[in-house]
Amino acid sequence: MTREQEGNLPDTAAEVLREFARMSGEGVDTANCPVRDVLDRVGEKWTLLILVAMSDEPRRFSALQREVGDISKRMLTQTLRTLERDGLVTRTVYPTKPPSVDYRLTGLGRSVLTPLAGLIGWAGQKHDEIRAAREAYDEREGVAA
Amino acid sequence: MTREQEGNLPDTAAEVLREFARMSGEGVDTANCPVRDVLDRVGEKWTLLILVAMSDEPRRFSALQREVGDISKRMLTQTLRTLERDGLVTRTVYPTKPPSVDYRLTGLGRSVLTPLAGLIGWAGQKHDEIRAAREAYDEREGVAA
DNA sequence: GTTGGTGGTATCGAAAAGAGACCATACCTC
DNA sequence: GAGGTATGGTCTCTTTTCGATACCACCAAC
Repeated sequence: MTREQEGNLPDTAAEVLREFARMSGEGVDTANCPVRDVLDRVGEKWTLLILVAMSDEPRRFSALQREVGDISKRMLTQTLRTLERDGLVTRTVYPTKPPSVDYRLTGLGRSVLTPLAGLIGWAGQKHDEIRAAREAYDEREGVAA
Repeated sequence: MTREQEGNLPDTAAEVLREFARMSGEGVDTANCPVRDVLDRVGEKWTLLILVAMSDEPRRFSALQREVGDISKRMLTQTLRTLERDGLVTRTVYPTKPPSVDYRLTGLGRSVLTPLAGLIGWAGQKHDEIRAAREAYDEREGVAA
């Protein structure tokens, strides 16, 4: 049974997972597991939204804030700094009268869009199923009395 | 320039991103954007680790805790409940003398492993580049005096 | 009888996120 | 020249979340 289920995965995916599980299993902590380190960053709530917002062309600070919608300046600044530090985006300041700043993806930043799109596609395909599961669970476990 | 950079992405990826950006741009808030909703869950720090830990075969509570390593029982319980509610894992209780519980992926849960593996693969490939970027940034911006 | 393992929950302090005020600048309007 | 707008942030305060730990009931082995 389990074997067949595993068989659903593309070979490359299964291999990546095995490799990753092997590394994780060897008592490697977060500091020593670069994959976890990187994934924690990418998974940080706003990162994905910001990367996607910049995906087609450079954006200014305020444009990003408008586009993402419900992010605070504080978190936007913080996330952008992290992305810049990790080499995924570059920040450019133009010394105009009110200084303007734009953020754009680097090659590294662009390269993450492909796996990200895979995840976004999955979410888009499955969200109905997930919402149905949630409703069923809430009914079973009883939100109500 | 920008066109060429976009050209690096596979067509399907670019399409998914455009579609997502379009949705996000239309003043849709989190509640109305199921993709964001789903991605927030999957991105939740421990989710990915737990899913991968279960990827090959069912795991018991304590096995998961050992395998993930530095997760607390509290967070493990919480994350597992969420995954169960979202229909990604099932929880089975065996009424043995000390009751044992196992968690296993559903079909839906297994289906997310493929995009997840894409991201993990990316992280594995790029972490050297990212760490180099961080060091360069810290030197530029000066952690030291 | 005390220790260990099962799968958790309850509690509490620390860390992180969100909301919003504030800032320096300079432009435009009246 | 007072007021409003916009730029890209920072600073502070409050709320939420997280992590560590203690504890529970159960039973088995020692």
